[in-house]
Amino acid sequence: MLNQSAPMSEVTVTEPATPPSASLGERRASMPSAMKLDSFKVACSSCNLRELCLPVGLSQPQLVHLDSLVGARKSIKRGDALFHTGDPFKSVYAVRTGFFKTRISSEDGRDQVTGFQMAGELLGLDGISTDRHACDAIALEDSQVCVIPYGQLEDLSREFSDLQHQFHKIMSREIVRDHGVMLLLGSMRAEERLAAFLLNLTQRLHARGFSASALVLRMTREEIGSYLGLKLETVSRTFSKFQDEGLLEVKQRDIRITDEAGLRALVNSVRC
Amino acid sequence: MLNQSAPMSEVTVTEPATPPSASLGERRASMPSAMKLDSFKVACSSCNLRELCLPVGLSQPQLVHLDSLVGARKSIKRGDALFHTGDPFKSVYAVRTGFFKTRISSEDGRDQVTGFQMAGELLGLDGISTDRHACDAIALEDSQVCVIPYGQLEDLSREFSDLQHQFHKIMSREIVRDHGVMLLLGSMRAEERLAAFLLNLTQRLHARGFSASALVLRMTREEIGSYLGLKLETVSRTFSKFQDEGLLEVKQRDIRITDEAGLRALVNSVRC
DNA sequence: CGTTTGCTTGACAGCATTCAACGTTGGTGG
DNA sequence: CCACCAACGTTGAATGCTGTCAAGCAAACG
Repeated sequence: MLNQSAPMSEVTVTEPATPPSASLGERRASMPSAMKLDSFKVACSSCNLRELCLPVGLSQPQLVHLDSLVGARKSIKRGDALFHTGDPFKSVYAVRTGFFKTRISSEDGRDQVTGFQMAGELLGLDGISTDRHACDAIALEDSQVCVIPYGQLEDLSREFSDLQHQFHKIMSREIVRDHGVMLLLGSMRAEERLAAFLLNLTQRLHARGFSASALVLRMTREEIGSYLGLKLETVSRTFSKFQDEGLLEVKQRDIRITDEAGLRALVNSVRC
Repeated sequence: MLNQSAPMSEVTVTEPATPPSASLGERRASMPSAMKLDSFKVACSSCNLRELCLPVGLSQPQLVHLDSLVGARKSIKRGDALFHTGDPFKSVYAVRTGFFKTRISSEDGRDQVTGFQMAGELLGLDGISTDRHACDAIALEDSQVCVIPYGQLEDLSREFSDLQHQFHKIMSREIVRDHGVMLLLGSMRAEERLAAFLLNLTQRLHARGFSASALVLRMTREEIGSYLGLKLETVSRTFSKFQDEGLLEVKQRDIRITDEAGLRALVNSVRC
């Protein structure tokens, strides 16, 4: 029910798994400055994320067409925005490396984190609705995205029904994910929310070849709290409680799950 | 921010407005039994909802093609389901008359209302993700929907880019709406939630030619509470409070907004 | 007309928030 | 290299909003 953006299937990338303590993003010394458009392109057909990203299910010949569509990569530095609310919508983006959050703001300044995106997940679908982006997308670490011009994606979708269908599935999956978050926000208590959040994160990391039991949080307690509809103090307290109960080992942003079954039981428990 | 499924533009249907006290659904004495497929088809090109529904922005020739796609109407009796979680996904549905809720359920029996749908709005988009419906759609009054076979919609979308784009916009709009609900559930207090809910409902009803200040709720306090992440008692108390403060006149499900500005101020107020 | 379902209201309890203080970490500049 | 600062995280105590439980009332339905 709370399965989020990650594909449901247990896909594992062919690339050797990096230990979870390592960054999800590349940490090259020569990282280009924020928002710079890298001159080189990366072919979807040879991308190790192709089983997690837009190309899922496409045949080799179709992939070649997709290669022509996907523009250059773009690098975004930690803390910078890939796009802001109100920006003209031109492209959707596939996270290649790194980690993002999306958030919306109400007029009175409250804001709400609406999602966290990792490698292979798409950003910017909200912009189709009004031709302007409806949220901010902020990099939580130095990241790279593939730029997918939306007009060209529509054009190619009309030629290849497999691509069309895959794109529709991705949008539909986002809707289903959002409904799961509504269930979480509407009916779960703090412990259940945090447990569901951690299980979702590890599941998605596991699908990308990382450990299912250890992770490094890329976001602050406040960002977790915003996503889960809790205050940062409540998030912190709940982490401590989980640690006291032997479910987790928490050392700042390093989390090790020591009792996954216990966490899972929390999520499924009836409100007592 | 909380604008929901309704189109942003202030569209008014050409049909004369029915008083809000009248049912949103037809109450024909000879209403066919639940789920019966009516034999006659209704052309989108002559439907008075065409400015609120899938056909938005399509030219007359394109509309004729859409007519060939949209199957017969289907009637659903109050309390019956248009589809259930797990049902094979074959079609999306456009509400022609009546009123629906969608809900998801967690394993432990808690459920969450994820939306209310009225005339012109689409149902079933969640099913594209896994080829099975991911929620239940329940009619809150006797209703009729237009059946839109999804495979044919994809086919036609590849022929007509306007239709393709409109369909994408509708999916994107649902994503944006869901994010607005997350903001509501994650950061608003009971009064703010109910005020936002009422304003959203009246806005959508107004776009359909109904009064912006009077409405008849089609759902119970419990369903409102589920959607807003509140218990039914809290919903009831908040209605009473609004009445005491002169914002509303509440008589069971008949609501009259007597101070819209006051309601609006509530939504935009900072948590004090 | 009786039964069921939905709505309202009161009293009380509990969970999350608020406010506050303190500890930790990482980056910057002297 | 170290000190300092800012951002982040932890924890305690008290408040309050919403949930829970219960009773009574109103409306809808057969």
